[in-house]
Amino acid sequence: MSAVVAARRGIPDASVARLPGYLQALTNLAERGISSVSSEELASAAGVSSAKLRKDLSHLGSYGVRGVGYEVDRLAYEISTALGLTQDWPVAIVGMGNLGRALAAYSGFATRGFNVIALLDHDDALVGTPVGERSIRPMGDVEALVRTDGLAIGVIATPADSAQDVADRLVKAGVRSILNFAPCVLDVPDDVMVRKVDMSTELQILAFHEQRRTGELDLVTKTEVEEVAL
Amino acid sequence: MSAVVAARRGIPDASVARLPGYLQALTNLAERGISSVSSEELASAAGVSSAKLRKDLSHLGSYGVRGVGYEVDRLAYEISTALGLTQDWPVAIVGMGNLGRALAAYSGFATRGFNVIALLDHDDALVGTPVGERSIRPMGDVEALVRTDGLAIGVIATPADSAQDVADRLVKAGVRSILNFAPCVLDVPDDVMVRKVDMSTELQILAFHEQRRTGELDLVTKTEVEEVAL
DNA sequence: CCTTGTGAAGCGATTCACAGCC
DNA sequence: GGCTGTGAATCGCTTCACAAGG
Repeated sequence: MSAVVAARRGIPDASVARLPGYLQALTNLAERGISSVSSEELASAAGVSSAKLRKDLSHLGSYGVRGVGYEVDRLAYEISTALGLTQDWPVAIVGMGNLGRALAAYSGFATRGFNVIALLDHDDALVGTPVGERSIRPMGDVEALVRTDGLAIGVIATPADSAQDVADRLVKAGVRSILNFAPCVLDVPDDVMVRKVDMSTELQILAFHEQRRTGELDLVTKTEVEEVAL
Repeated sequence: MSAVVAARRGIPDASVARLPGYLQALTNLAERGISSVSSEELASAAGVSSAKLRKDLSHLGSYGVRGVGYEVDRLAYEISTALGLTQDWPVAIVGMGNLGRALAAYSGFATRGFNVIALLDHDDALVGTPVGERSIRPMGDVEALVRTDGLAIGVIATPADSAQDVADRLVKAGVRSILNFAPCVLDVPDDVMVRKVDMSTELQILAFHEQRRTGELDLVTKTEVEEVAL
């Protein structure tokens, strides 16, 4: 019972962010016909420590068996439920440039609880252009998508300079969650959730570590000299 | 002087991850002709708190002026230096499906310190196919790219089931940093750095919050009832 | 005066280590 | 015997609040 309370009361953000990884690892195990897994094994498959995994799972409830481990199917179901993936979420992708088209073609959405219900573009010249099995629709359709299809999540794949306009439009229509691929900060009301994916940022973080690695010897020496000088 | 020591000794990971955002905000300001900025203004442009921004910048050194703020160009230069972006990093993209092609066409890399020197694919049938101004090269070229072009960063844009093979190949050739777009965990030696970008994960995190929002009223009630029952 | 730079306090996440349980 | 679930200890990041300084 207290597990249910814990389950509903704030799962820490850091845990939530790892749940999709556990789910993916469990799906892989299930496909390989494995029906039971220990925290050690699952943690290693998901690339985290077993203590972290157990702590994360403890926020969902108590679904393991001491001395044995976790039942793969059961745990996958519980994580899916916690993440709200028992339903399929309708998603619209806005911006049909290279990235938008790549996202539209990505098959991973469907298998992970999402349904791309519309491809939109701000540019009326593109409206009607076929992309895969769908065709591009105008931004004006977004209100109807929210109202009749329950659209709640929008993916912005436009250039940075139109991303804020698109976000404003989505928010005005009632979209509550946005995944932003444009390299810019979006200004939205507090009750709208935005997550950002930026490949340049990721590369720059890699560059930082790469640079530190190659410069390491020089810098250690230099630092030590300066420390002595203090 | 102590600032220089601080600058070279570990900048916290959380700070490093935000530096690209500051750099981008500074670039925007510079383009708009703004030459000086306060921590409050820059923080708001980058979507963080001013205290956090100042603390982050303090790890680089002391480049502001009390009572005034920061000089935009100077600060941008210092952050670029800290991130190791004074040089252009050669990057290879592996996997020329939809996503790989979209990444190959993305102009944001060049403007942010990266140079896509090669497009590779594991599938020999694709080798030679033109993509933009380049043409697809075989995986066998990777050793030469590392040796002669100083390739250090690889981007994996393959399906999940070939990502590990590609990673092994890159690592064997001497690539030290990998940006992984495939939805899987890569197993690499400790000295190879991997960062992962996964749109499904991001959507699932949004779904979690979206679901919590819609179920909120019911659940608060339910939780309170259960709490009383304890 | 105004804004930076920073010790100190506060907070959340990770890790430890073991009691609880099958 | 072995593995889970979890308090307690620890670590690191964020926030506060103010002294330092142009």
